[in-house]
Amino acid sequence: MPADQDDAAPPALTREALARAALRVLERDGLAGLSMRKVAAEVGVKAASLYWHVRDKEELLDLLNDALMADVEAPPRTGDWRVQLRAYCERYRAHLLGRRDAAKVVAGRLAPGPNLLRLLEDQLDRLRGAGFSAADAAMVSYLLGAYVQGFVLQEQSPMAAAETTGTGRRQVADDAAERFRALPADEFPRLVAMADDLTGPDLDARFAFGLERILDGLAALLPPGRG
Amino acid sequence: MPADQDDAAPPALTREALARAALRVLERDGLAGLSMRKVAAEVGVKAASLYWHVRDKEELLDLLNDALMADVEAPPRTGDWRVQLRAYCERYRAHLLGRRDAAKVVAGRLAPGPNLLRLLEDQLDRLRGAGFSAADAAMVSYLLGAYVQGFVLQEQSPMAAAETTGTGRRQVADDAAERFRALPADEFPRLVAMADDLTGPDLDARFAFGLERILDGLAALLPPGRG
DNA sequence: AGCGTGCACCTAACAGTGTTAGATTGCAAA
DNA sequence: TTTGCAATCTAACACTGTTAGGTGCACGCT
Repeated sequence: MPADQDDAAPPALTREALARAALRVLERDGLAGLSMRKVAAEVGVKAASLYWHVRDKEELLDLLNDALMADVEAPPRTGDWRVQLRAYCERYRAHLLGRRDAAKVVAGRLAPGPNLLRLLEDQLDRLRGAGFSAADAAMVSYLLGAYVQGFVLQEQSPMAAAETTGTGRRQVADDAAERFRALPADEFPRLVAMADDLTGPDLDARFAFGLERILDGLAALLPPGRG
Repeated sequence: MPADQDDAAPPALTREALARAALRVLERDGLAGLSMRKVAAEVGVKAASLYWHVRDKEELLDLLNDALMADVEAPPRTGDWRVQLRAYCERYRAHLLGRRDAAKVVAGRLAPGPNLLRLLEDQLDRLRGAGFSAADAAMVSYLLGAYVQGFVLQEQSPMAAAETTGTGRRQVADDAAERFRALPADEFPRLVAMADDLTGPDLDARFAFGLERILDGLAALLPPGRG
């Protein structure tokens, strides 16, 4: 009995396998190119069969959403709350930026899968440990989530568009600055004057700026001495 | 010669008219139901004709994006920077919430149209007037934009979904709390313990909390006495 | 052994999508 | 009147999500 090696074991087409397949298609063809037929082909099956495992494409996207969160690793539990929270946000951003169209998939899809729940649990635990009240900790989590997702959503789309046209990200910023400068100066004096400020600092710095402001605001919540 | 009153003047099908038509379709059928053919029908034309005025559906969505920003009114120029900035964000959020699927349309679509530029100009002017440096003012604008868009994106989608199924928003929150409480308490102790904190406060309060934290953080940027 | 039950897949089709090519209209200038 | 261009049309292509109904196959029961 020769051990079959090509299709060693028909891998049992679970919802998880389906999610992983969707993830591969997403990475290859982007969100716009992610179709039921392609995901089906990725698992070696015809499109209609997916509807046995999944009610909708929407439900598949929920699965994909959780698969996207599978391998975010929480930052080390060292340092004060501020360095931990900062690391959390930076990792989350880096993770989203690393997967194609991740921000668009995550955007407005709340249905938290197990992976996201695991992350949330850990984050809330640290916030409570840092001295935030239960009510505050919950709100802080939402605040940070909204900021990071909102920010990445804005930075990821144009970058993807620019990369398909071969334009570098330095070029994109320069073009944007040029566009601001070209505006009618009597109607938009500040925009033309601040063209460089609006487009100059790279996205990492922009993200860090907002994050530090938020962290400053959070520090004011804690009894003095804890922050 | 009786003055025609039904189609008084064939309104010349400009890109602006097209954007307004798209806006009507969006309000009626949502973003998923917004197709080239429907927008074409809305202006009394066949689908292919749209491509004379617009390269892509993407470009139409850019137009729609700006049309969405047409009638946001800037808050009164009274009070200190903090009340003005708060009013700005609250109005922006209310405006997005008021138009169906607005957050999804705006999400990740940076291409700023004239209406958004006008808003930006005004906002930057106020920030500069409040004492923020040019560099800081630009960053602050991005920060607030990311937060508001990120937040509305998360609150609008499920609300829309809930309203199509007839569920009230109170019901949605209760269901969410129930789902948190039902989690395995050994794996997610904080989530089950904080179920009420996570789902309880209404979205207005949640939004206001994050906004106040951000404003607190911004105040630290100004020389003492200005904030 | 035979039988049924139901899981997991299939084919075929439907209505609708964005988009393009090429033909057609109507009006304005030469 | 003819030329030309702006704006629309028809027809089609390839593709989308989704459903209905059929097919094989492995299992438990008698």
